[in-house]
Amino acid sequence: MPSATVENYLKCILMLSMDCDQSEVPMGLIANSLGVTPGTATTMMKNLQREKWLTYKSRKGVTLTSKGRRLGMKMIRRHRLLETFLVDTLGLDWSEIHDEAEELEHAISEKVLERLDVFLGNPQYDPHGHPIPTKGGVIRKLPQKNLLNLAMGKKVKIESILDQGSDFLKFAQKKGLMPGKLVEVIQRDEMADSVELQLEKKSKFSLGFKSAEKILVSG
Amino acid sequence: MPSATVENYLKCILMLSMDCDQSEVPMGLIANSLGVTPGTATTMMKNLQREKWLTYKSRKGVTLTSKGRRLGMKMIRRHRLLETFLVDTLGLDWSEIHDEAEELEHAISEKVLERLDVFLGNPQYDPHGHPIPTKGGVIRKLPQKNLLNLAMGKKVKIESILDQGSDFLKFAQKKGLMPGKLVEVIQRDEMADSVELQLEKKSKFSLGFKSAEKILVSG
DNA sequence: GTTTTTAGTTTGATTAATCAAAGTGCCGTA
DNA sequence: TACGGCACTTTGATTAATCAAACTAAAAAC
Ligand SMILES: [Mn+2]
Ligand SMILES: [Mn+2]
Ligand SMILES: [Mn+2]
Ligand SMILES: [Mn+2]
Repeated sequence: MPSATVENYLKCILMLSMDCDQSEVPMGLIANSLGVTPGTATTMMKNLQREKWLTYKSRKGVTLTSKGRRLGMKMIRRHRLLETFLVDTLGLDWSEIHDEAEELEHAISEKVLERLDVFLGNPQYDPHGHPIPTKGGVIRKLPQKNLLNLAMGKKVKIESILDQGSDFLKFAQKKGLMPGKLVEVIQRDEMADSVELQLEKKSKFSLGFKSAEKILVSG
Repeated sequence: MPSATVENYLKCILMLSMDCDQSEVPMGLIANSLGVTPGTATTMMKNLQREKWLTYKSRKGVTLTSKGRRLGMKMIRRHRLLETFLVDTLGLDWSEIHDEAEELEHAISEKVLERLDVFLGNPQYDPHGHPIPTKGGVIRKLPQKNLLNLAMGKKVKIESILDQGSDFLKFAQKKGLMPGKLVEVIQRDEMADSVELQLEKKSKFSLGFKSAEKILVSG
């Protein structure tokens, strides 16, 4: 019933509301992350409000209704299960699956998705370490710690990569920055805004603050 | 680049041109099999001609260009490989996959499709017994013989079912009319326009001429 | 407290796909 | 050869999604 466009908007708004976590998501973020002009976003929000997917306050932002949150969550589930399938079953590289899933998520039915979930063995995390919501719309929280806000000199496990960009993912893979790997921050240089890392059985290398913040860890 | 709509039109025109096999496909058939009004079909044909997918002769019909045939064939390949995946890998019923594949065929990329082909072991036929075109666009012809034009009293093998309707497919499955099964026409009643069939290890039953024509056989 | 900047809104236009309904060409039968 | 009917085409309108550019409100800067 909802178009692919509506599905994309709601998924996007839900994801923004989850990390920027205020109740209202501003137009700018939405327009920016979907690559449309601000005017398009404004117009769209009014239409989405008319169909009760969200509430819109002029010059404030939008808040999803529970109907809207439900659909947004369903899209995240579809996206992440599909990514898992593309990597685990078909053997694609984790840097090339995001855009594929971005299309397939609108074409796969509930029935096929649930079969796929069973076929994959009910995976809990996608290839980037992102939690897969349950069928009922429950999602685990991401760890708070990352390679920047972490205490130095402690071996931690990489849990999740927050950047979907294929260039960054290729780089991360080459360096071994992938979920499950153990890593230690051995130095931190405020002037150069970079941290020096040591991965098991690898040589040291350094990462800028901005990138370090995108690697979530636990332990 | 081509929209899902364009992809659907070209696949449809190619399929019509393959079985009605004249060089020109008339508007009526196209409009009818896509469920649009004749006016919509006419308008669309002009747009498709503008983009060199086909040539259109007013009140005659259309003929695909090689560019158009290539895309149409690609869509048939996608559709049938996806159907095969849905049945063989995910275990869906052959009566419920057509509509699913109808959507997925527009969302799957060339890259993912070729991986899927390898994963499935390069299947030659889809679950309904329809030949899957090669990557290069070559397709095997369907058998000419069916349960209506066949000589009586000869055991033949079912090759293909020409009806995608879920009701007919459910019925065919229940009766055992599926590719690979052996069947014999034991009687033919012109008055009742029906044929009586005997499948291996099954009780006899009869089928109307119209339905009998939709079951292709060989041997 | 003005002014400037930035973020967001409005307006008018465009494109793809569709329909209903009015109009037209052509083919077969009389 | 004229007529009627069917298949097809044209026209005018609608819907969803988008943009550019003019406009406006609210927050920062001065
Ligand atoms: Mn998407
Ligand atoms: Mn992911
Ligand atoms: Mn389709
Ligand atoms: Mn099929």
